[in-house]
Amino acid sequence: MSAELRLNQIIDKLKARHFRLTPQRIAIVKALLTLSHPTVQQIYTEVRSSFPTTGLGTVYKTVTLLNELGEAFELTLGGGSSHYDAIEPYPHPHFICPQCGEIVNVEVPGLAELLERTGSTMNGWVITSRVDIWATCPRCQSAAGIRKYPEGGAMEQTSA
Amino acid sequence: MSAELRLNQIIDKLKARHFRLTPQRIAIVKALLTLSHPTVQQIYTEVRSSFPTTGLGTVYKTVTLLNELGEAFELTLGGGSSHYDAIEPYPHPHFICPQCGEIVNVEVPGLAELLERTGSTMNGWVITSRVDIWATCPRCQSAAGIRKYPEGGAMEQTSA
DNA sequence: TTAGATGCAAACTATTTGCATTTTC
DNA sequence: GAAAATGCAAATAGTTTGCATCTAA
Repeated sequence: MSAELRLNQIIDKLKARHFRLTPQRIAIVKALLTLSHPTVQQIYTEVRSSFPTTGLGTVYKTVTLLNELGEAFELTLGGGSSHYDAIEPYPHPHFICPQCGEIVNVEVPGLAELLERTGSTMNGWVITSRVDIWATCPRCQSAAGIRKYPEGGAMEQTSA
Repeated sequence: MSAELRLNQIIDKLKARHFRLTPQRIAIVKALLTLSHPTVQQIYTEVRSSFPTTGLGTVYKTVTLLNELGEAFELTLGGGSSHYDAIEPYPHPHFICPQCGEIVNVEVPGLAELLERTGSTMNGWVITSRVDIWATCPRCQSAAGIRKYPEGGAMEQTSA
């Protein structure tokens, strides 16, 4: 899914629902699509380069609106602010490098079935789920040279 | 792992590290082990039934200490406060019922391998991960009678 | 023209910090 | 007795809300 296509999709949805296409709003959507999994602060900083009077509250309101419209997915990582994904605005697994902070969407083949099976075992009606993996990315591996998190740490208990 | 055993393990660790065994601290550990995945507020309320002058800051400090000692695992669910698990103080999958708020630890057979395989595919050094499933629990299913979240909602996009 | 959006400031929630007083070891 | 913990209050951070002013439709 490309950023340009998503921009049009989101604009169409806003139009269809009779929300106004203000310059700030469009700039916020573009920032959401340009930056990778940005926080509200990051969007705010970006938007202010084009619209210096934009308020932080406006960014919060717009991001919340897009989230309610199903056009921006909120990713809560704990410790600080939420991140948003407007390119793939639905739950999906992430790879997160704690060294550089990079967040990447990943495919985990077979995961959906595994979770659905677990849901059945528990006799639950599955609504949604989240799967996130923290890992030192290749770039940070070479930068570090040595392993920051030696064996025997949290790693071995990665999952039950 | 039983609560009584964990209580002794935690007390032993505190002793070994020369942290003091104050009555408040022990009450906080007991509350952590008695309540299921409690928040700091819930621990605070519980502890104040025995020690009415206990401060919220003390609960925060103790829970943070236990977390740093690896004796309490922090679960960040977004929207509000962190939950803590001192019985299984390491990452593991959860079942969360959004209706009643119940949080249960679950086993997902084969998950560790799946995540490790994904880590290799990404050439990452896996540090930790989280897997959580939101599902209407059996009790709330019967209470509701009908499905709160019809097919075609967020459910179908449970994972990539 | 007018309902809706912006921008600014105040309010709120969860959490952290500082410090005088109290308590464990 | 000394180092550490408590309890209280003030500070912080992220986010939400209220409202007068402005603007897209």
